[in-house]
Amino acid sequence: MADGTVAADQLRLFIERIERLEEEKKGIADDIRDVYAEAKANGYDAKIMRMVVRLRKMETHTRQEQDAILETYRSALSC
Amino acid sequence: MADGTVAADQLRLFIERIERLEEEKKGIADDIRDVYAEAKANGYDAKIMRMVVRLRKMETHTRQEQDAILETYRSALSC
Amino acid sequence: MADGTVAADQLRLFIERIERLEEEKKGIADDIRDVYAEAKANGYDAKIMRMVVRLRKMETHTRQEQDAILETYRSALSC
Amino acid sequence: MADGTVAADQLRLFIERIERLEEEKKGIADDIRDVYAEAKANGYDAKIMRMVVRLRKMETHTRQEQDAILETYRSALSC
DNA sequence: ACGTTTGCGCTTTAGC
DNA sequence: GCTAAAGCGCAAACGT
Repeated sequence: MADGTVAADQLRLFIERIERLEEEKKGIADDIRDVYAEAKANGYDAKIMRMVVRLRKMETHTRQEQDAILETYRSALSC
Repeated sequence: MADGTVAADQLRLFIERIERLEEEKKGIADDIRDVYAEAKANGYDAKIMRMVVRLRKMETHTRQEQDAILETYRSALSC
Repeated sequence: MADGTVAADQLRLFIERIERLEEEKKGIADDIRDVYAEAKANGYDAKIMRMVVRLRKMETHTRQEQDAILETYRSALSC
Repeated sequence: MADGTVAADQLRLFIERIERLEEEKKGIADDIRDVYAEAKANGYDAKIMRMVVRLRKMETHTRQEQDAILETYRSALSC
């Protein structure tokens, strides 16, 4: 088998792996949509829920940044 | 247990399910990045690969759109 | 005239230019709606027409994407 | 010339009018982008400007709704 | 006329 | 840091 064919097969394999993963990602996104829909059916406001999720994510990031800063100080001070 | 608490618990559960799913989604996105990196390490051009993936997706959409038009015609003509 | 006022006037001018352009954009969108309505009044199915317009746009994009890939290859191969 | 051909031509004409208008619309959208870019080059924050534009639009809508309500009352009261 | 569903524009994020 | 693409929210369009 020629190198060109091997290379083409390898590239094809990479592309297929990516496409498979993107399908999975889309599946998860659909699941998220379903949860929002279910929550809405139970009387909750999806828009507000999205705000809550976003806010909590920001707080997590903020917390992680604070931890990183603290860690940097600790490193610098060797304590 | 009061209704307010039940409701709060239910909302909390929805939020946590969403956050869990978003973590999974992010994990998949990271996996995709890894595949591109691996392909690049094997000598492939990530830019071209992304274009190929996008092109194949567009062709899929085009095909789906053609099918949808055909189906709409069939529906309109009741055949 | 103070700098603050100048700056405020300049910002106000930018905002007004944008708002004027957005009005124009909305006007065009309304025109498009009118054409669909007129076509419908002449017995055409607006839904199918929208699909056709979308399909043609997708095909244009596909073509552009193919050209971009070719160009990227050429660039990579310096030919 | 057969009716089928006339109809096809008429449909084609509608489609082309729509596509022409959509191009114009895209042109305006590009102009808006340019204004934001120009404002940014003059030291203004595009993100904040977008918020301002959105806010003013909401206020306009609110005002229009109030006017509509007033008009409804006037109609009802014949004054 | 209303509710549902899809398409479109904007925002944000990721690559270069 | 900037440009471009992907994801999300909203609003208009379709069907009932």
